[in-house]
Amino acid sequence: MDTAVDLTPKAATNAQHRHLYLVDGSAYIFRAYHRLPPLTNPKGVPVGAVYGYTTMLWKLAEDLHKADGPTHLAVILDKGSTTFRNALYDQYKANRPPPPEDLVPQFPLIRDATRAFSLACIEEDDLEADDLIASYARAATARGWDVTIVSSDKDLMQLVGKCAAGGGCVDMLDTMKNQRIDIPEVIEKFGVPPEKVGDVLALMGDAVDNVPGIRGIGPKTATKLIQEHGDLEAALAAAPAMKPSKLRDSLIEQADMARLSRVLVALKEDCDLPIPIEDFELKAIPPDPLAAFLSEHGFTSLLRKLGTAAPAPAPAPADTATASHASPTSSATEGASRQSLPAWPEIDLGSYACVQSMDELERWIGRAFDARIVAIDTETSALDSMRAELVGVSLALGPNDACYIPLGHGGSDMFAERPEQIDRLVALRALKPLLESDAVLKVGQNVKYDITILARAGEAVGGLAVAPVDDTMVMSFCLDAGRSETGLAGHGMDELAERHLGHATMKFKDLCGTGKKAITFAEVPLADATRYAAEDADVTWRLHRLFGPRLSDEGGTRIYQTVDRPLVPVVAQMERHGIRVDRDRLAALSSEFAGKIGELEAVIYDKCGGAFTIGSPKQLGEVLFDKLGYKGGKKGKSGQYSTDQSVLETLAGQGAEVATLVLEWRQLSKLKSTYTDALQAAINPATGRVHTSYSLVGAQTGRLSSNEPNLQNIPIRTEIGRQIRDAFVAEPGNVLLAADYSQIELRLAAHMADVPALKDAFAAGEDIHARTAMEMFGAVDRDTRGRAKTINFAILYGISRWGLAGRLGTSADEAQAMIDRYFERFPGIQRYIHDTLEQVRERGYSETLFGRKTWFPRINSKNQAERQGSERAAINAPIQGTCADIIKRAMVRMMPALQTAGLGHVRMLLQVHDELVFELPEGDIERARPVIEDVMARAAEPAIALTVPLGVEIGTGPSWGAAH
DNA sequence: GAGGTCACG
DNA sequence: GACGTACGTGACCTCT
Repeated sequence: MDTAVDLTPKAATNAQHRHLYLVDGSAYIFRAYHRLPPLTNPKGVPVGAVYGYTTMLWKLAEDLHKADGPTHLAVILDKGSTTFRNALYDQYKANRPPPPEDLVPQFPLIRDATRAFSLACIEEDDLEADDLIASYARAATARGWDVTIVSSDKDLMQLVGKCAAGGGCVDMLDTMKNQRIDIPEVIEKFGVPPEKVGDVLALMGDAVDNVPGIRGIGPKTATKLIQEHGDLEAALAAAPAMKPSKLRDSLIEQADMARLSRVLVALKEDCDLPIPIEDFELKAIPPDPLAAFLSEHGFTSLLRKLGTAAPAPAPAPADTATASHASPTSSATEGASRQSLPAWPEIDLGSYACVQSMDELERWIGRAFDARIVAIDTETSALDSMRAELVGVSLALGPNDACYIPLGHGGSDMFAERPEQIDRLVALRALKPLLESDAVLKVGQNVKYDITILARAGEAVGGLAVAPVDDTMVMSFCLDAGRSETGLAGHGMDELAERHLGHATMKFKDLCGTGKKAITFAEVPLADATRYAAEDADVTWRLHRLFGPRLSDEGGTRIYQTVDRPLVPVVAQMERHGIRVDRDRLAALSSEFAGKIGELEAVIYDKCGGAFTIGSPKQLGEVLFDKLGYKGGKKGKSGQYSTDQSVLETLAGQGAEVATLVLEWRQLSKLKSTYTDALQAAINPATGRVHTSYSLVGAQTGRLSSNEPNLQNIPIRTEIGRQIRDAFVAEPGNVLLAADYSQIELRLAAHMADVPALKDAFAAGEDIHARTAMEMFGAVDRDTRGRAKTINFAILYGISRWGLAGRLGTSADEAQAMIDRYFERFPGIQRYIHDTLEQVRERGYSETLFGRKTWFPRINSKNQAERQGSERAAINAPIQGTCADIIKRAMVRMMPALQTAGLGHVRMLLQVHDELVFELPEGDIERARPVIEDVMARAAEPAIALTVPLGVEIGTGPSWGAAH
């Protein structure tokens, strides 16, 4: 795309003059929010303040042409809510009300806007934007650069007019009033020059930041005192000599408060600078990301200014991309699979560099800073991110522009010859600023893995928190969940490369082999390792370039940017925390179960007239139905008898004792092999805890899934199984806290289908199944309530008369009558089912309240079973998926909310679909409980105003079992 | 690797 | 009249 507006810097050609603009982004949006109308973007997300911010950046970029315009520019944001100032004064900023609801979702968009302009964005923990601005201003003026602070914050006025020996000076620019602020303007406002502003502020205090100052002294008196006495200490010293008055007493009594305030308002000018100022150089602003951003948020006037009428700069030459989505029946999969390819060179495995010297590494790092987007991939010795060792890192900056940095090849054998490579810690120290820079986007395929590997490897260099990140796997999921006909994976690198790039990647197996002969990646020769690893980064880079525009074209940006993307580091942290399990307790259960299993086996063999493999359904079926001659044996299409729980229960009901024994044997075998044995083996030797791995793309509906081990299916429904939950314990002095959404899927169904009777019942806090029983049967007892519960679930899962009949033990006709009655009493449900299916048949996908799509390529299949299966899944997906969105939103907000409450040490450990499990000191339960409840109950807000309350139930105890 | 079974929400 | 009998998962076992 060509630019019509020239945003190319001209001042940069003047090599002598440097002028750094530091934009106080956080302060700006608060002002913009109050000053601008409440605009929303096409997805309904409020963007008024973002619009103001975007126009401001635009104006600044246009000022490039002016004599005192910027040659360098960076945006500085406030990051955390507590800073070193809270350590000085715990009440600091304590009065500040929470930001308005419709401003909250705009904060992350500020970063997106900044990135859309390809500008640097800085934020640091423990430091306020003001301190970073002060430090950068000092560093720049010391080199003779001029500095303009884009803000109107009065604290920053302390810096105005500061000039260094090198010749650079500081001024401010208030873009809203379009006013330059220099020394005269400061004197006009405060009556004192900039260097005395801190003294005035210390006396008058600040209600918003909760800087105490001295009670009864406002701006007028503060200014007068400083004008008369020169500075704060002089004014305090002069107090005893003043004529007796309230003012005199206050000055004497509250002198310490004033001194504390003086420290609080002082700016910290010696912060470490996360990115060197040279890196803020303004280059030509690439129009494509900017156009995509403007288009996504409906900023059409700016988009026109940019000089394009096209909706978005997708790599989509007219013939394919948009047309293929229209017809889900015939080509839903092809629609996702065959975008026309950008004019990139084919993947060339020979083009990649192997980085073996620091010089070369520094060059790649420098180029990555310039590029602002880098694809990364880590190679390791194993698949488990909590056990694997880092073996190498690959980077990609463009097509065929990729390298591999070997860091652990040659393995641990000290006698083996190790290939030449940079020392791991030296390399990590060099990579750290890049990987942590807010100005550089790191792109990974399943980047959660790389975050964890690098965080663990980076412990030796003072921590390594990779951010910000994009994840091509998660992006693919937000675009194409359910779209691949073949199956569950669907979003793996090899498949994505094949589908979107038409490229078959090198296979790990070919490098390392399988089975006993397999070697680890550390043993792969560098030449092969380079080809493999750099290819992965190259592919990731290319996929990212395809998926970004597709997300905005296809309406996936909202769910990706506001839910799944910010969730990635949150889940990575949960996995790293892990959870403690009591090994001795599990071992005791294992041997107890083993004993009972042995006894049961003996009795079963005795009753069956001989030994056989009880665990073999085939053998068991033959014994029960052929040898012992029990009735009711049904063979499936595999020609095998079914022996599942319902069959065995039926037999048991007919007096077959052996069926009861087999059921008991099955339960114990399951518990032992899947839980009590497996969980002991899953304890990580380094941490002593169990670390599951969550898949962010595992379930088509948007749910997480948990594996290795699966901690989302720990027993709870039976007493004997529950004992396993008791083995999940808190560290000494701590407790586990479990917070559950109660009946969330039914609540969401009531909202989404708009069912007044159900909504009223939830609003009144009634027992929902009892209410259903009353509506359906006119009476509530144990039997009708149970049946009502079954029917409620049947509705959520997409009902059929036969399925319901099977569950209720009635005839299909009776089941149908109940379904009819349900629809009659709750009329919204039938409409919801009808409308949902119609929409899915037409568009090919369902959608959650938050815009997450799930595709159903078989919804119009001629095969009835296939089609009906898709229909049931399509009815359920919006409900299950909205539930997933809500708990994910809660997870994203949870730690910031806890931190704000001074509970940053609370650890979020597990997610089980509608439940979150935390570990925290016993003494913090009562403070943490309301924060957790509030975040969860309000997780849909402000994007969606639910018409039912979200109920949250919280329990605590020494173990997970006890917390329920 | 497939099929059966069963643990969870 | 057959299809197969509730949505979404993952792990373990047996057998081919």
